Amino acid sequence: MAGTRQRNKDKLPVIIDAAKAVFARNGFYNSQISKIAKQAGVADGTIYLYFRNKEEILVRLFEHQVGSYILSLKEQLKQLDDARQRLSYIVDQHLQILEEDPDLARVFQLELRQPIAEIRKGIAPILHQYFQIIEDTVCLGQQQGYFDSELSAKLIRKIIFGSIDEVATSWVFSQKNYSLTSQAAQLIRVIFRGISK
Amino acid sequence: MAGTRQRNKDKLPVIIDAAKAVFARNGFYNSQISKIAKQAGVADGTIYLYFRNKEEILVRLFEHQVGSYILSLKEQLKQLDDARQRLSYIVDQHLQILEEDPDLARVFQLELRQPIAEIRKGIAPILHQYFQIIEDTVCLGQQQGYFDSELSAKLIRKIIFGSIDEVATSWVFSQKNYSLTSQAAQLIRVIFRGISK
Amino acid sequence: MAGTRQRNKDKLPVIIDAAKAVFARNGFYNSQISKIAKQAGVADGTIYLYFRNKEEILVRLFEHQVGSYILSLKEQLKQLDDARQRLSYIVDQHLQILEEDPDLARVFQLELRQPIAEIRKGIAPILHQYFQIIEDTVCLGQQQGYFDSELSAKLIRKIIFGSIDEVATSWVFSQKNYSLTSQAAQLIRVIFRGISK
Amino acid sequence: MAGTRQRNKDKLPVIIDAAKAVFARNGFYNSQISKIAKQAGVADGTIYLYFRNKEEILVRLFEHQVGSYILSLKEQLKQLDDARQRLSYIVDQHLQILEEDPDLARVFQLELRQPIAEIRKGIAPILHQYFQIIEDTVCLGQQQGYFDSELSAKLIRKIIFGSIDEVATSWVFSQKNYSLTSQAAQLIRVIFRGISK
DNA sequence: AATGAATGAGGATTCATTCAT
DNA sequence: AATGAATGAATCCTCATTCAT
Repeated sequence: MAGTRQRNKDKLPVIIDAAKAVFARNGFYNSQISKIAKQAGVADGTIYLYFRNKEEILVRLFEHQVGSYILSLKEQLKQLDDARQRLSYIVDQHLQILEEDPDLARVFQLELRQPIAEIRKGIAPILHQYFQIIEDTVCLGQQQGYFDSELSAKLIRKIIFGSIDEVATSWVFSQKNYSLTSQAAQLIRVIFRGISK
Repeated sequence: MAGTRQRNKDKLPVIIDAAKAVFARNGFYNSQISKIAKQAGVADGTIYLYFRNKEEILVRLFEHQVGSYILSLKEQLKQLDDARQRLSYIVDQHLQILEEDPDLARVFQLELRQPIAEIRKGIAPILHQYFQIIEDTVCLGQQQGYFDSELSAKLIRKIIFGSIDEVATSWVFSQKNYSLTSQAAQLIRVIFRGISK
Repeated sequence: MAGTRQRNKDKLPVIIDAAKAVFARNGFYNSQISKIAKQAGVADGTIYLYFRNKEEILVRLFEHQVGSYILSLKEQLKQLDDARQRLSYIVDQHLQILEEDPDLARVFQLELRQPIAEIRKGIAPILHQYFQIIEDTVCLGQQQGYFDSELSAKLIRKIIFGSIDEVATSWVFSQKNYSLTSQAAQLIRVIFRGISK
Repeated sequence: MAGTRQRNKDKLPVIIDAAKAVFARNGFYNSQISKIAKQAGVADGTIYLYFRNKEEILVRLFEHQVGSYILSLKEQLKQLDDARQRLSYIVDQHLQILEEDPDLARVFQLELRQPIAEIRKGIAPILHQYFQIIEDTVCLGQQQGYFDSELSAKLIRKIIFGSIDEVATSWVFSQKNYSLTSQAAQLIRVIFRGISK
């Protein structure tokens, strides 16, 4: 009804979704702009109406997905008073999101690790927001007397994020013949024991 | 004595060292073969007498460093009976090696994460040897009654490696105005608590 | 009127003509893509919008010239009933085309003889069409009772084509201080005598 | 008895034979010096004690084979008084030599056609000796009253050589499921008819 | 004479990006 | 806004050749 062409603002998410699929399938370096454009059903040049360059697609894909996730995460965490519940929720959701979207998992765990300054810098702000949420939760837990106050919240964040990240990466490399979220319970147990008073 | 041409044999380590420095300074993609050759004091073509292609340099650099490290690590671990001491030693050494060689740290924590199949596959065997050492140590600790036997050794390995790795990566990204090894004690403490009975 | 960028469509013949001139002047191996592009007034990369690789330029140059020649040749031959007239026309035209376009002659007689599989295979279909025309004409002449039916048409074709080809190649190597077509009459006389009843 | 190494002067023919085999198997451009050296059982550098460069190998291979053939050919021709017998012998032998040595045939009919000035110029003197033999024979035939004196001996030579050459090349390209020499009789018949009075 | 490790020039090709339409 | 033909920079790798041994 709306005509054969998409209306214009609709193209941004279309391109981002296309990029996610193409990056997941071919890797960043082997994902030519022309492939992404074809997958999105637009012309090569159209990509550049929405993105400055190829790196920005990866960065904005990250922002798009993680940015909105962080908003909803913050909302959810507000509902929970206990820092232990909050942390548990964070770990659970992190793994669940990746498990639900294998393309996203592949892009986040592998392709986003490009040692390209522009990409590293681009995702840093959002990533640090996420880090901050974890650190804040840890601090809350320390204030609530659940977590050991002698431990640096920043170090704990690294441990938590590093653990989740490695579990997720292993899963991406595996044949995915096991559930990622099934690892959440044990992972949380170890973390809690590790940082509790 | 010194002819215009270097004598053969000892070019391999020279090239590997040169590659480490150049990769650390410029990143893998911006490290042209000609740059590495110049740094090593050899001709471009000479590189290809020792390596099939650019990717192999990175892989062999990893093998070279980690391979020999694993050998000495195994020797050292034999000296220690207590799995807790062993694990402690592993974490300590891991961080120490990276701290002592910032170029190596940069290459390992950033450049080696290339989502290039050839590189991923190339480093996998050595990396898995290292993983195995950690898992074996964990299992030993479980047998010795120190670590919780209900936890999967593989999961624990992921937590341990993931934590170390994230701590190291953060350090590389930082201005390195703090000591990496100084984090070892707290890190080990958290891990031990997390996995103890 | 003329923008800075050429409009599309008519670049193919421009590139083919440029390639013919550059190949004739420098030989295939010494004709870098950049030379051809410069001669054609396009960018290096533009060549690859029209050709898969350098070899294909040579093949398509052959197809382009010979393909259309074969079409017109077939038309002309239809006008002639007598196989002797036809054969005479074939020889005449063959030499005339080369003489009229020395660049083409050089490319056909020398550069196209590259012992490169891709080139050999690429020109084979067209070349065999030409061979077929000669053989058909010979057969017709045998049916018309002009040519000796005991001789293999295929062998006669080899003799005819081989003779023309050698005459042409000699001319290309020479200073071209004699007319190529001037040899046609004697050549045809020898051939006719050779294959007549 | 003579030791494991060949005595020195023996290496020239060994290298030439190796080159012939390697060129025939891989083509000139894909026949790296190292391949030829390996096939000959010598070091790469040794090749350059006998040949100035790669092109010269091809040229000297030609000289080696054709030079000695021309000597023996001249001897044989002296035995024959009749120009027709002589010409017949030339054609026969030409085809026979190629049929007996498929590697040689491949190198002569394909690889030697390199449009490389150094090669073209290198083989020219020997090739022209051969051409001269044919032309001399034709002239003799004209003097003996067998061949039409109104035809240019040079043109006849081109027809004769071109025909043989095309027959030979076709055979090399074919699966060689037919005898090359079996074509000699018909070929000679056509030629004789073509140039007779 | 023989070796073979070392040299280094050279170029086809890709693909992110532009811009006339 | 959308197109997609055109651009052209940028580099890995090969391999003929050299020369210290």
